[in-house]
Amino acid sequence: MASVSSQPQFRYTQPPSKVLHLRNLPWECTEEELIELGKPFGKVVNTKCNVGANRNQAFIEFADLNQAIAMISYYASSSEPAQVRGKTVYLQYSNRQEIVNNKTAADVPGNVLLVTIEGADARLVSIDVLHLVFSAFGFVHKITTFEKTAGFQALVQFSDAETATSAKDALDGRIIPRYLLPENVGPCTLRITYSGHSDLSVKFQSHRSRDYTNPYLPVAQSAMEGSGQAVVGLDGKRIETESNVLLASIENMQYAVTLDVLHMVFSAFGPVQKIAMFDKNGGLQALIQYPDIQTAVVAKEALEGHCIYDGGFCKLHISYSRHTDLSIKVNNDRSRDYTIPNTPVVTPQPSLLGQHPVPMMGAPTQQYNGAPPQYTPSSEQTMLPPSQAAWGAAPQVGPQSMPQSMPQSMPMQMHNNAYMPPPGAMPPQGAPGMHYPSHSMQSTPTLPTYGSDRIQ
DNA sequence: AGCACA
Repeated sequence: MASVSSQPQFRYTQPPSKVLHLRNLPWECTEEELIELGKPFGKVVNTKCNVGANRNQAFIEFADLNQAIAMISYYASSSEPAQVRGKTVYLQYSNRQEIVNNKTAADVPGNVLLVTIEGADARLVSIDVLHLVFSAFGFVHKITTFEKTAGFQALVQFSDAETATSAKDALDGRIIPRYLLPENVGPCTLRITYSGHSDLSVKFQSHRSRDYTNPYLPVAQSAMEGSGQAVVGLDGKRIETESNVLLASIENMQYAVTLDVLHMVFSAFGPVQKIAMFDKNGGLQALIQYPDIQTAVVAKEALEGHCIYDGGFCKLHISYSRHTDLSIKVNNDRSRDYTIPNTPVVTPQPSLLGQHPVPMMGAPTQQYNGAPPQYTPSSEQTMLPPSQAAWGAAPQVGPQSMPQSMPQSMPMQMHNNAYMPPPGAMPPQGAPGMHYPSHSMQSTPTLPTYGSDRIQ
């Protein structure tokens, strides 16, 4: 009560303090630069930068009052003003006697980033886009999104602070690349700090939060509301509840679609764990299980509406299944569990092999041997083929690769390019889904003619 | 161009 007096807020002459107040600092002035500036006059014991609304103010605290006085008097009579990076900074005694260093969580490096998405359309940035953007720097464990007074925010969890830091350093202040956003969405800037969290709690997979380490996490009821699986997103677009299991129905099935053909087509996007085929409404349908939702999302986006064979034959319609884990009772020509090692390939299709430069062929258990696991979710390790690790871990890419655009010849024409992986999120070289012959994908949405030799 | 709060 008594301490707050009616003194004017600013005086032309401040009483000396060992804390100095600096303003007009260059953008993102560092602690080191402040120490450099003060060092000639004494021992800088504390600093605080990025202060004020424009974050262009700072404080320097000296060990001794005389050192602060020395600095002020020097620049008071100097012909050269104090400068940081060539920019004149203004000094005065602070009206505080010490720096209270609010080392907020935002300053302490951690494995979880607090991301604020700025922009009129920030809310239209999907969690999948965020996942793609941040996956360029390492395996993203979890993402939660929420609305705060600060706007639309997300917490992005990496495995360690180093990975998080590389993402933060590369992405803070940058805009989300346009090619990742729907056309109608305006520019969105990312503001990134560290979060105090170290492990996010994600109860459900939903449009607001994801746990990429646990594909078997139940899908939120909120994401199921309405009839069937469709919910309406913020942009009014129909959004399906994503699942790691896809339901594919095949239209205009002029040619036999075998289990192996399906396996090949869907393996282009990641390891296929299980496939079950069945007849429904006179047509053929299949359930295809991936270890994780994001792989299924990518596969669905890439394959929906496309034809397995040239000429509009065997057109795929893909939706998300409600299943998360198929129960395959028996391995036969209509159903298979590829996660069980040593499963003999009952009906090998030699004609499919070697015809095209598709490296995913061969016995499922022998694939992916080249890629040492970088990340292996321990709880799933025993259930999954070694491929899981290889697919789950995005190759580490330097931050500099982020702002650059996608390879010019992005082979897939996506309806919604939100799922286009950034360079670092690309599967290891040789994933066939990423290597469609560009000519066949640009004009007509046709898959490479796997096994076309048998057709013609 | 004028003093820090998630």
